[in-house]
Amino acid sequence: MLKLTKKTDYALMAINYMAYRKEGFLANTRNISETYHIPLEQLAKILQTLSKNGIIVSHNGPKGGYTLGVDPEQFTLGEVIRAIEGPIQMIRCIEGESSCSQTEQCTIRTPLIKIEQQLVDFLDNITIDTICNENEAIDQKKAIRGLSNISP
Amino acid sequence: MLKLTKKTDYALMAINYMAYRKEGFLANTRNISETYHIPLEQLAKILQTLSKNGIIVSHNGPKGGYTLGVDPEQFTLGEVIRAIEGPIQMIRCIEGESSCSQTEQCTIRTPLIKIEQQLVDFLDNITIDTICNENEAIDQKKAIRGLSNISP
DNA sequence: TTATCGCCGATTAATTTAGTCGGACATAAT
DNA sequence: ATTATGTCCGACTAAATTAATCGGCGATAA
Repeated sequence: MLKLTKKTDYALMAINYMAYRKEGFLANTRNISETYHIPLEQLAKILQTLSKNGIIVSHNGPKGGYTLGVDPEQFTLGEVIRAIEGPIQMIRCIEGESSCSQTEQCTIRTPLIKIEQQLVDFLDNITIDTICNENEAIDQKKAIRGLSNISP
Repeated sequence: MLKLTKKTDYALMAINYMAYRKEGFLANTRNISETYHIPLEQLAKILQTLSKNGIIVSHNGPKGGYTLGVDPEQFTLGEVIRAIEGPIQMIRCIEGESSCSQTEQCTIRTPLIKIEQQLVDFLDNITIDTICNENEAIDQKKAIRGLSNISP
């Protein structure tokens, strides 16, 4: 029901983990897995997929790990979803050209395709920094909390 | 992956079938089922659900059937989805209050909830007539085709 | 009073998503 | 060189969701 899969959730968490890190920082699967309580093997696969799609960059060997391969302000939620879940389709009747048996009578298809396209556009306009910048907000909150702990 | 369920597809087809009919027209489950090749029992349930939600109105007994209970220009795709699939949630971490184990570390939740809300707003702004008016467009097309068949 | 319709709960089947297992290859440190 | 630590990859099982079916009840126009 229009829900993102857990895989996508995990992918976003991992991306979030890597975003806005110092130059040279490498995130490895275990760290991310433990931080967010994500099953290691599953996360590993997700990172591999992201890597294959160029969203993150892998560095092999010990002391290896992953780096974000894209600019958080340049690439979008839509791209992450497509990388993990495949093409976004609200409607099922296009998949694999095998037109469904109701095609003939079905007059709702065309308008729904338009709506689907609007949804894709919507997701392709949400850059990752709008999701990951929250970190800074939290850091700020912590800083404020720190201050208020001191002041009284 | 952000896909509508078949149930919702069926619901939209059924609504489409009922929209813009003459006063007094009753659509029965069998007709709709045969027209769109939708399994009868399944469609029956969907129509019952729609009826329970006031989207369509049931008329019991022989010669009975359903009528659209709302104005296609007043009610929206979002409402149909909610009636059939329950509340729209892109994100899973809210469902039933049972906060997931990564809540503590998860900084992407808040921004995603905002995005989800935007999605809901989007769906709540698509009125059913934008989906069902296609009928008229097709009628028009047929009319034009008819004309061009005559003219040469 | 009966045939035709909607109404309802429970069950099964199919599909999709989530998570696991086992083993390969790469490479920095010893 | 050998080893420990990392990525990489395919096949598999388990769980959850979605789709479809079954059997029986209640309403009502003919």
